[in-house]
Amino acid sequence: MLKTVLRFGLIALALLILFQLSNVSLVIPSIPADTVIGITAVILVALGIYLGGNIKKEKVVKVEVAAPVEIDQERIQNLGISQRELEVLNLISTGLSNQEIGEKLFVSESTIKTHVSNLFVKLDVKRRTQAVTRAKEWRIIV
Amino acid sequence: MLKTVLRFGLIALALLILFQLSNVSLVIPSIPADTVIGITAVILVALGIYLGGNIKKEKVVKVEVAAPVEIDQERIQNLGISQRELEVLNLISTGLSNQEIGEKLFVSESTIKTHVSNLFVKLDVKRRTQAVTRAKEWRIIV
DNA sequence: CACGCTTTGGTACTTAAGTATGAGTGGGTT
DNA sequence: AACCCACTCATACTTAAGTACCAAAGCGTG
Repeated sequence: MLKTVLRFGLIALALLILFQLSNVSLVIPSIPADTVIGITAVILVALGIYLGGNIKKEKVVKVEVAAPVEIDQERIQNLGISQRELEVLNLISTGLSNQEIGEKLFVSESTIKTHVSNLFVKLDVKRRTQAVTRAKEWRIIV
Repeated sequence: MLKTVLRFGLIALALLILFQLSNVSLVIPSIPADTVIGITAVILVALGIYLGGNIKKEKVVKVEVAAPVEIDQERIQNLGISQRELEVLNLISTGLSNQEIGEKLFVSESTIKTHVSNLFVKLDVKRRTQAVTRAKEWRIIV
Protein backbone atom coordinates (compact mmCIF):
# COMPACT_ATOMS: atom_id res chain seq x y z
CA MET A 1 0.00 0.00 0.00
CA LEU A 2 2.62 2.53 1.10
CA LYS A 3 4.80 1.43 -1.78
CA THR A 4 2.02 1.99 -4.26
CA VAL A 5 1.60 5.55 -3.00
CA LEU A 6 5.36 6.05 -3.31
CA ARG A 7 5.32 4.82 -6.90
CA PHE A 8 2.54 7.16 -7.93
CA GLY A 9 4.43 9.94 -6.20
CA LEU A 10 7.52 9.12 -8.25
CA ILE A 11 5.51 9.14 -11.46
CA ALA A 12 3.98 12.51 -10.57
CA LEU A 13 7.45 13.81 -9.75
CA ALA A 14 8.78 12.54 -13.08
CA LEU A 15 5.97 14.30 -14.91
CA LEU A 16 6.73 17.52 -13.04
CA ILE A 17 10.39 17.27 -13.99
CA LEU A 18 9.33 16.64 -17.56
CA PHE A 19 7.21 19.77 -17.60
CA GLN A 20 9.99 21.79 -16.07
CA LEU A 21 12.51 20.47 -18.58
CA SER A 22 10.23 21.32 -21.46
CA ASN A 23 10.83 24.93 -20.50
CA VAL A 24 14.60 24.60 -20.35
CA SER A 25 14.92 24.89 -24.08
CA LEU A 26 12.93 28.11 -23.86
CA VAL A 27 15.02 29.50 -21.04
CA ILE A 28 18.35 28.25 -22.36
CA PRO A 29 18.08 28.25 -26.13
CA SER A 30 21.58 26.80 -26.54
CA ILE A 31 20.20 23.35 -25.56
CA PRO A 32 18.01 21.92 -28.35
CA ALA A 33 14.47 20.85 -27.45
CA ASP A 34 15.06 17.42 -29.06
CA THR A 35 17.93 16.66 -26.68
CA VAL A 36 15.84 17.54 -23.64
CA ILE A 37 12.98 15.37 -24.84
CA GLY A 38 15.34 12.46 -25.60
CA ILE A 39 16.98 12.56 -22.18
CA THR A 40 13.57 12.78 -20.51
CA ALA A 41 12.35 9.80 -22.52
CA VAL A 42 15.32 7.70 -21.41
CA ILE A 43 14.76 8.73 -17.78
CA LEU A 44 11.08 7.85 -17.97
CA VAL A 45 11.74 4.42 -19.51
CA ALA A 46 14.36 3.75 -16.83
CA LEU A 47 11.85 4.79 -14.18
CA GLY A 48 9.30 2.43 -15.69
CA ILE A 49 11.77 -0.46 -15.67
CA TYR A 50 12.63 0.30 -12.05
CA LEU A 51 8.99 0.39 -11.01
CA GLY A 52 8.15 -2.73 -13.00
CA GLY A 53 11.13 -4.49 -11.48
CA ASN A 54 9.98 -3.73 -7.97
CA ILE A 55 6.48 -4.98 -8.70
CA LYS A 56 7.80 -8.28 -10.05
CA LYS A 57 10.31 -8.66 -7.25
CA GLU A 58 7.49 -8.88 -4.74
CA LYS A 59 6.07 -11.83 -6.64
CA VAL A 60 9.41 -13.60 -6.59
CA VAL A 61 9.67 -13.15 -2.85
CA LYS A 62 6.22 -14.64 -2.39
CA VAL A 63 7.24 -17.79 -4.27
CA GLU A 64 10.40 -18.25 -2.27
CA VAL A 65 8.82 -17.67 1.10
CA ALA A 66 6.08 -20.21 0.42
CA ALA A 67 8.55 -22.97 -0.47
CA PRO A 68 10.45 -23.90 2.75
CA VAL A 69 8.72 -26.45 4.97
CA GLU A 70 8.52 -25.26 8.55
CA ILE A 71 8.11 -27.61 11.52
CA ASP A 72 4.78 -27.18 13.33
CA GLN A 73 5.99 -27.12 16.95
CA GLU A 74 2.50 -26.45 18.22
CA ARG A 75 1.14 -29.63 16.67
CA ILE A 76 3.99 -31.64 18.18
CA GLN A 77 3.03 -30.26 21.58
CA ASN A 78 -0.66 -30.98 21.08
CA LEU A 79 0.03 -34.56 20.06
CA GLY A 80 2.21 -35.00 23.13
CA ILE A 81 5.18 -36.19 21.11
CA SER A 82 8.33 -36.14 23.25
CA GLN A 83 11.80 -35.10 22.19
CA ARG A 84 13.05 -38.67 22.10
CA GLU A 85 10.09 -39.82 20.06
CA LEU A 86 10.73 -37.02 17.59
CA GLU A 87 14.33 -38.16 17.27
CA VAL A 88 13.22 -41.70 16.55
CA LEU A 89 10.64 -40.47 14.06
CA ASN A 90 13.28 -38.56 12.14
CA LEU A 91 15.55 -41.59 12.02
CA ILE A 92 12.70 -43.76 10.81
CA SER A 93 12.14 -41.32 7.97
CA THR A 94 15.74 -41.80 6.86
CA GLY A 95 15.06 -45.49 6.40
CA LEU A 96 16.81 -46.93 9.45
CA SER A 97 15.68 -50.15 11.17
CA ASN A 98 14.76 -50.27 14.85
CA GLN A 99 18.08 -51.93 15.62
CA GLU A 100 20.06 -49.30 13.70
CA ILE A 101 18.19 -46.50 15.47
CA GLY A 102 18.97 -48.14 18.79
CA GLU A 103 22.67 -48.30 17.96
CA LYS A 104 22.66 -44.67 16.85
CA LEU A 105 20.99 -43.49 20.06
CA PHE A 106 22.90 -45.93 22.31
CA VAL A 107 19.78 -47.66 23.59
CA SER A 108 18.30 -51.13 23.07
CA GLU A 109 16.07 -52.10 20.16
CA SER A 110 13.45 -52.78 22.81
CA THR A 111 13.40 -49.12 23.76
CA ILE A 112 13.03 -48.05 20.16
CA LYS A 113 10.10 -50.42 19.73
CA THR A 114 8.40 -48.79 22.68
CA HIS A 115 8.97 -45.32 21.26
CA VAL A 116 7.74 -46.44 17.85
CA SER A 117 4.59 -48.00 19.28
CA ASN A 118 3.82 -44.87 21.27
CA LEU A 119 4.43 -42.77 18.17
CA PHE A 120 1.99 -44.85 16.14
CA VAL A 121 -0.76 -44.22 18.66
CA LYS A 122 -0.08 -40.47 18.66
CA LEU A 123 0.09 -40.30 14.87
CA ASP A 124 -2.85 -42.70 14.52
CA VAL A 125 -1.05 -45.03 12.10
CA LYS A 126 -0.24 -48.73 11.88
CA ARG A 127 3.04 -48.83 9.95
CA ARG A 128 6.29 -46.88 9.95
CA THR A 129 5.99 -45.93 6.29
CA GLN A 130 2.58 -44.50 7.06
CA ALA A 131 4.03 -42.70 10.07
CA VAL A 132 6.55 -40.94 7.85
CA THR A 133 3.85 -39.86 5.39
CA ARG A 134 1.61 -38.63 8.19
CA ALA A 135 4.44 -36.82 9.96
CA LYS A 136 5.33 -34.97 6.78
CA GLU A 137 1.69 -34.12 6.14
CA TRP A 138 1.45 -32.64 9.60
CA ARG A 139 4.81 -30.87 9.28
CA ILE A 140 6.22 -32.73 12.25
CA ILE A 141 9.30 -33.70 10.26
CA VAL A 142 10.87 -32.31 7.09
CA MET B 1 19.74 -12.35 -27.11
CA LEU B 2 17.04 -11.88 -29.71
CA LYS B 3 14.77 -10.45 -27.04
CA THR B 4 17.39 -7.92 -26.03
CA VAL B 5 17.63 -6.73 -29.64
CA LEU B 6 13.85 -6.50 -29.77
CA ARG B 7 13.76 -4.41 -26.62
CA PHE B 8 16.30 -1.92 -27.90
CA GLY B 9 14.32 -1.77 -31.11
CA LEU B 10 11.20 -0.92 -29.15
CA ILE B 11 13.02 1.80 -27.25
CA ALA B 12 14.33 3.26 -30.51
CA LEU B 13 10.82 3.11 -31.94
CA ALA B 14 9.42 4.85 -28.85
CA LEU B 15 11.98 7.63 -29.21
CA LEU B 16 11.07 8.03 -32.86
CA ILE B 17 7.39 8.33 -31.96
CA LEU B 18 8.33 10.88 -29.31
CA PHE B 19 10.18 13.00 -31.82
CA GLN B 20 7.31 12.76 -34.24
CA LEU B 21 4.80 13.75 -31.58
CA SER B 22 6.86 16.73 -30.57
CA ASN B 23 6.00 18.13 -33.98
CA VAL B 24 2.30 17.51 -33.63
CA SER B 25 1.81 20.63 -31.57
CA LEU B 26 3.57 22.56 -34.33
CA VAL B 27 1.44 21.01 -37.06
CA ILE B 28 -1.84 21.07 -35.11
CA PRO B 29 -1.69 24.08 -32.80
CA SER B 30 -5.06 23.21 -31.24
CA ILE B 31 -3.34 20.45 -29.18
CA PRO B 32 -1.13 21.95 -26.48
CA ALA B 33 2.50 20.84 -26.34
CA ASP B 34 2.14 19.96 -22.65
CA THR B 35 -0.58 17.42 -23.36
CA VAL B 36 1.53 15.70 -26.00
CA ILE B 37 4.50 15.56 -23.69
CA GLY B 38 2.35 14.23 -20.84
CA ILE B 39 0.84 11.45 -22.94
CA THR B 40 4.25 10.53 -24.26
CA ALA B 41 5.65 10.39 -20.74
CA VAL B 42 2.90 8.02 -19.63
CA ILE B 43 3.48 5.81 -22.69
CA LEU B 44 7.21 5.70 -22.03
CA VAL B 45 6.77 4.78 -18.37
CA ALA B 46 4.32 2.06 -19.38
CA LEU B 47 6.84 0.81 -21.93
CA GLY B 48 9.51 0.76 -19.25
CA ILE B 49 7.28 -1.20 -16.88
CA TYR B 50 6.50 -3.66 -19.66
CA LEU B 51 10.17 -4.13 -20.52
CA GLY B 52 11.18 -4.36 -16.88
CA GLY B 53 8.42 -6.88 -16.30
CA ASN B 54 9.68 -9.07 -19.09
CA ILE B 55 13.23 -8.93 -17.81
CA LYS B 56 12.12 -9.89 -14.29
CA LYS B 57 9.74 -12.57 -15.57
CA GLU B 58 12.72 -14.52 -16.83
CA LYS B 59 14.17 -14.51 -13.34
CA VAL B 60 10.87 -15.68 -11.87
CA VAL B 61 10.77 -18.56 -14.33
CA LYS B 62 14.25 -19.61 -13.31
CA VAL B 63 13.22 -19.75 -9.66
CA GLU B 64 10.05 -21.67 -10.34
CA VAL B 65 11.67 -24.19 -12.62
CA ALA B 66 14.34 -24.97 -10.05
CA ALA B 67 11.85 -25.56 -7.22
CA PRO B 68 9.55 -28.41 -8.39
CA VAL B 69 11.02 -31.88 -8.09
CA GLU B 70 11.19 -33.39 -11.53
CA ILE B 71 11.24 -37.14 -12.08
CA ASP B 72 14.50 -38.40 -13.51
CA GLN B 73 13.16 -40.65 -16.27
CA GLU B 74 16.65 -41.43 -17.50
CA ARG B 75 17.69 -42.83 -14.12
CA ILE B 76 14.57 -44.99 -14.01
CA GLN B 77 15.54 -46.38 -17.38
CA ASN B 78 19.14 -47.00 -16.36
CA LEU B 79 18.08 -48.83 -13.22
CA GLY B 80 15.71 -50.96 -15.28
CA ILE B 81 12.72 -50.11 -13.12
CA SER B 82 9.51 -51.14 -14.87
CA GLN B 83 6.22 -49.28 -14.97
CA ARG B 84 4.57 -51.64 -12.53
CA GLU B 85 7.46 -51.47 -10.13
CA LEU B 86 7.27 -47.68 -10.22
CA GLU B 87 3.58 -47.87 -9.38
CA VAL B 88 4.30 -50.11 -6.41
CA LEU B 89 7.12 -47.82 -5.29
CA ASN B 90 4.80 -44.82 -5.28
CA LEU B 91 2.20 -46.68 -3.25
CA ILE B 92 4.84 -47.78 -0.76
CA SER B 93 5.81 -44.14 -0.30
CA THR B 94 2.22 -43.32 0.66
CA GLY B 95 2.50 -45.77 3.54
CA LEU B 96 0.45 -48.68 2.20
CA SER B 97 1.13 -52.31 3.17
CA ASN B 98 1.83 -54.99 0.59
CA GLN B 99 -1.67 -56.32 0.99
CA GLU B 100 -3.24 -52.89 0.53
CA ILE B 101 -1.16 -52.27 -2.57
CA GLY B 102 -2.28 -55.62 -3.95
CA GLU B 103 -5.91 -54.72 -3.39
CA LYS B 104 -5.45 -51.33 -5.02
CA LEU B 105 -3.81 -52.85 -8.10
CA PHE B 106 -6.09 -55.93 -8.18
CA VAL B 107 -3.25 -58.42 -7.84
CA SER B 108 -2.15 -60.76 -5.06
CA GLU B 109 0.09 -59.77 -2.16
CA SER B 110 2.49 -62.36 -3.53
CA THR B 111 2.92 -60.34 -6.71
CA ILE B 112 3.57 -57.17 -4.77
CA LYS B 113 6.21 -58.94 -2.72
CA THR B 114 7.96 -59.96 -5.93
CA HIS B 115 7.87 -56.39 -7.23
CA VAL B 116 9.11 -55.05 -3.93
CA SER B 117 11.99 -57.52 -3.75
CA ASN B 118 13.04 -56.68 -7.31
CA LEU B 119 12.82 -52.98 -6.48
CA PHE B 120 15.09 -53.40 -3.45
CA VAL B 121 17.78 -54.98 -5.62
CA LYS B 122 17.54 -52.17 -8.18
CA LEU B 123 17.55 -49.46 -5.50
CA ASP B 124 20.21 -51.30 -3.49
CA VAL B 125 18.27 -51.15 -0.22
CA LYS B 126 17.05 -53.60 2.41
CA ARG B 127 13.86 -52.01 3.75
CA ARG B 128 10.87 -50.22 2.27
CA THR B 129 11.44 -47.08 4.33
CA GLN B 130 14.95 -46.97 2.95
CA ALA B 131 13.60 -47.53 -0.54
CA VAL B 132 11.39 -44.44 -0.22
CA THR B 133 14.31 -42.31 0.97
CA ARG B 134 16.55 -43.57 -1.81
CA ALA B 135 13.88 -43.14 -4.46
CA LYS B 136 13.36 -39.53 -3.42
CA GLU B 137 17.09 -38.90 -3.36
CA TRP B 138 17.36 -40.21 -6.91
CA ARG B 139 14.24 -38.32 -8.02
CA ILE B 140 12.49 -41.51 -9.00
CA ILE B 141 9.40 -40.51 -7.03
CA VAL B 142 8.13 -37.16 -5.74
C1' DC C 1 10.03 -68.86 -33.76
C1' DA C 2 13.13 -68.35 -30.00
C1' DC C 3 14.64 -64.99 -26.72
C1' DG C 4 14.29 -61.57 -23.26
C1' DC C 5 11.52 -58.98 -20.29
C1' DT C 6 7.40 -57.91 -17.66
C1' DT C 7 3.84 -59.31 -14.94
C1' DT C 8 1.66 -62.49 -12.45
C1' DG C 9 1.39 -66.07 -8.74
C1' DG C 10 2.68 -69.70 -5.47
C1' DT C 11 5.26 -72.09 -1.48
C1' DA C 12 8.30 -72.09 2.22
C1' DC C 13 11.19 -69.88 5.02
C1' DT C 14 13.69 -66.09 7.84
C1' DT C 15 13.73 -61.75 9.76
C1' DA C 16 11.97 -57.38 11.09
C1' DA C 17 8.12 -54.95 12.76
C1' DG C 18 4.60 -54.21 15.80
C1' DT C 19 1.60 -55.35 20.22
C1' DA C 20 0.87 -56.14 25.04
C1' DT C 21 2.36 -55.99 29.49
C1' DG C 22 5.13 -55.09 33.26
C1' DA C 23 8.75 -52.76 35.55
C1' DG C 24 12.66 -49.82 37.04
C1' DT C 25 15.03 -45.10 37.15
C1' DG C 26 15.48 -40.14 37.43
C1' DG C 27 13.74 -35.30 36.90
C1' DG C 28 10.48 -32.13 38.02
C1' DT C 29 6.09 -30.65 40.30
C1' DT C 30 2.67 -30.19 43.94
C1' DA D 1 7.37 -37.26 50.39
C1' DA D 2 4.19 -38.42 46.81
C1' DC D 3 3.26 -38.11 42.14
C1' DC D 4 3.61 -37.68 37.17
C1' DC D 5 6.15 -38.20 33.16
C1' DA D 6 9.83 -39.40 29.98
C1' DC D 7 12.91 -42.80 29.18
C1' DT D 8 14.62 -47.14 29.63
C1' DC D 9 14.46 -52.38 29.09
C1' DA D 10 12.65 -57.10 28.97
C1' DT D 11 9.67 -61.08 27.68
C1' DA D 12 6.37 -63.18 24.83
C1' DC D 13 3.61 -63.04 21.21
C1' DT D 14 1.39 -61.91 16.45
C1' DT D 15 1.75 -60.06 12.10
C1' DA D 16 3.93 -57.95 8.26
C1' DA D 17 7.96 -57.74 5.57
C1' DG D 18 11.39 -59.66 3.04
C1' DT D 19 14.12 -63.76 0.69
C1' DA D 20 14.61 -67.61 -2.34
C1' DC D 21 13.06 -70.31 -5.96
C1' DC D 22 10.13 -71.70 -9.18
C1' DA D 23 6.66 -71.28 -12.85
C1' DA D 24 3.60 -69.62 -16.43
C1' DA D 25 1.31 -66.31 -19.53
C1' DG D 26 1.90 -62.39 -22.55
C1' DC D 27 4.36 -59.20 -25.53
C1' DG D 28 7.61 -57.23 -28.54
C1' DT D 29 12.27 -57.81 -31.04
C1' DG D 30 15.81 -59.82 -33.78
